[in-house]
Parts: sequence; C-alpha cells; structure tokens
Amino acid sequence: MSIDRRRLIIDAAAKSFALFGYKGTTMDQVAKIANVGKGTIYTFFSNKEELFQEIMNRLIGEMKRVAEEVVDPGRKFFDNLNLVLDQLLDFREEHELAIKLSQEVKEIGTQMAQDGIYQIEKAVVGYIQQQVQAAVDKGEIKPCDPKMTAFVMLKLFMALTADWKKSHPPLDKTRVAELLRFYLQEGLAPD
Amino acid sequence: MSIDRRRLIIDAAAKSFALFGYKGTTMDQVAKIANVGKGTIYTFFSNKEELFQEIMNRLIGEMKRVAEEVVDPGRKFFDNLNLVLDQLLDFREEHELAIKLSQEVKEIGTQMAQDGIYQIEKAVVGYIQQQVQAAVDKGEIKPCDPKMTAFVMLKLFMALTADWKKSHPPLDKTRVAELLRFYLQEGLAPD
DNA sequence: CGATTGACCGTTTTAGTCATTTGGTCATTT
DNA sequence: AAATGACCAAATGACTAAAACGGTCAATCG
Repeated sequence: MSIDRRRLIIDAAAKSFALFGYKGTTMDQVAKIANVGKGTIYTFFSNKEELFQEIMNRLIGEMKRVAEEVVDPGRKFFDNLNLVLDQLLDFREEHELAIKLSQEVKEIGTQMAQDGIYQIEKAVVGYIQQQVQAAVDKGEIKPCDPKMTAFVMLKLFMALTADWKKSHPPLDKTRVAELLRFYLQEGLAPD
Repeated sequence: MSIDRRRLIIDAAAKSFALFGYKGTTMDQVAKIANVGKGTIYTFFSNKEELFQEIMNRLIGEMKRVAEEVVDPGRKFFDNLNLVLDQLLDFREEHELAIKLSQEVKEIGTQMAQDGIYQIEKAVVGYIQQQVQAAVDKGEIKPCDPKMTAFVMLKLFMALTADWKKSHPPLDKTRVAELLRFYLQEGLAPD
C-alpha cells in the first residue's frame, strides 16, 4: 500500500495554518511540506477554503474529545466547568492554530480566520450548553436558558482570562475559578 | 470682547472628529471649520493629540453628567445599574464620536482611536466601581472587589448587548436588564 | 488506465516610486 | 500681543511593474 497522501496533506496544512495563519499559508507551501504535487491536494479538497474547513473540524473534534475526557458526571457542575474551561484554555494555548487565527483577525482581519474563531466559539458554547442542560435537569443549578447561560459563561471566562490582562496583571487559574463561582453561582445579592 | 477662538476650535474639532474620525481629521480642516488660522490652533493645543484629548475629556465628562442625572441613591443598586448602563449605551449610540472611533479601530486600527475607546471604557468602569462600593457599604450587595465587579458588569453588559447580536436576534433592554439581574444578582445556585 | 504531477493561466498582492498632503513652525501682518 | 498662512520636513497614498497566488489540465508515472 502506498503512502496516505490525504493524511500527509492534512498534517502539512495543519502545520502551515498554525505556523503562518490562513492568509500566510499557500497551496504551494502545503504541497511542499506534504511532499506532494500541488494538483494532488485538489483531488482531495476542491479549494483552500475546504482544506481549511477540514483542519478546523479536526481541531474542534479534538477539543471536544479533550473536554469530554475531563468531565466527570459525578462531580459538581461548577467543578466540571472550571476543569473544562481550564483544559480548553490550555489546549488552545498549546495549539498554535487558535492563537495564530486570533492574531490574524486582529492584525489583518482575514475573513476566513474570523470564521474559524467563530466556529471554535460556537462549538465551545454548544458543549457548555449541554453541560448546563444536564445540570439544570439534575437540579444543580436554577432553571435557565442553557444557550444563553453557556454564552454568558464563556464571555465571562474570556473577560477574566483575556480582557482583564490587557490592563491589569493576569489572574491565575484559581482566582479565575473563584471569580466565576462568586459571580455566577452565588450572585451578588446579600445572604 | 472678541470671539472665543478656543471654543470655536474645540467645537470644530469635536464636529470633525465625530464626522471623519481621528485620522480623517486634518488640522487644516479644523482651522477651516473654526474659521481660524491653522497656527491659532497651536496657541491653544500643542499638537493634534492634545486637541483630541481635550475632546475626549469633554465627551467623558458629559457621559458622567448624563449618568449622574439618572442615578437616584434612593433606588436599589441593580435598578440604578440598569438605568445607567442603558443611558450610557444610548449615549454612545447617539454620540457620533464614539461610533466613529469604534469604526476606525475596526477598519484601520488607528492607535489613537483605540486609546480613545479605552479611555471611555475606563471611565465607565470607574463610575460603576463607585456605585458598587456604595452598594457594598449599604449592604445592598455582598462584599466584593468593586473594581473587578464593575469590570465584570460592564463586560457582561457588552456581551449581552453587542456580542450576542452578532449571531442572534438582539435582546431588548428589558431582557438585558432581566438577564443581568438573573446572572449577577441571584446567581445560578438553586434556592 | 487511474493517480499524480508541475508548468501554466488569469488574478491578486506586493514592493518600490514619487507627487501630494500632513502636522507643525515662524516671519509677517493686524 | 494675537493671529495668520506661506513654508518645510515627514508622512501618505496613488500608481505600476513584478512577484506570488489559487486553481487547471495536458503530460507523465506506476
């Protein structure tokens, strides 16, 4: 059996997108890294956009897998939430692609990169939404719109991890977890 | 008494910054609108940046005034919070300068425009912070870091008003107010 | 004969250029 | 003394030739 060219192409593309972003990745380069003729790419993917989509789907799939690995239905909702968000953040930091895409959106505003980030966000919200629904069913948290709640959780998490450090010393994981709990779980109303 | 040229220049600059943004505003244009020689501007402001700063300070001052108008110490904290945030949002939407600066940041990423937006945010957080501190002192809300709490409130408000509508039908003011209360005041912990 | 390739094509991006415009100065005018 | 606008060095952006791009396909390979 000959080498799996599709696999070679996907690996090369993943590497290149992560290293140079969407715009910075050329089909010639992918072909070169994959040790494959440029035409071969087009027998598996009809264009650059579709190739990028494949890489994004794999990334999101892997994120889901990583998250699921850490969730324990026996644990409390907020404990799981913190673990998952941490895991995702670590994963995201590890995985250069997400970072590179964020950079690209900020620096040159590449549409495709923005779409990529949006896809990741959507997947994360979708995942949290499931967890919220389960927690509501178990009576662990109040009845609420799971989608909206998931959205609020992600935004708050991002505000505490990403936005805050734009003008303050960054918060460590423990503190972020504390704050998430403080604001969302207990609320500000006095006892 | 001769005409107040400083005033003329400030009015002209405010109009021009609001109409054309920071980059799009030229000193020649400001001079022309103000019916003043260009050199005159430099007797009052040592450069374009300083002129812009003056306009920003006035904008922020006006925002504070507008916010203070609506706050009633007799009312509950969350009622005041909603009123103030609504007022500020309306103000921001109404006031062309803030819009223009946001556009400019997104479209060409002008540093000075970014600084301007940042200044506005900082002023808003600062103002909410005061209100939070007062509410904590009155025992209306739990003891908490007022700065962090103000930050979280603004971010959550922005997420609900600005971010949410990027991929969903926008929420009306009443709903936003409900949600802010629901998540921050009562919390998700079951009764 | 189907799978693979890279030379090739029309289009877009880039780098380099220079005339124009800009923020800022200051000798002159009011 | 206050105000002005001609003037200057520096920044800008319109222009273009050259390079690089995504995508195709006739020739090649196994």
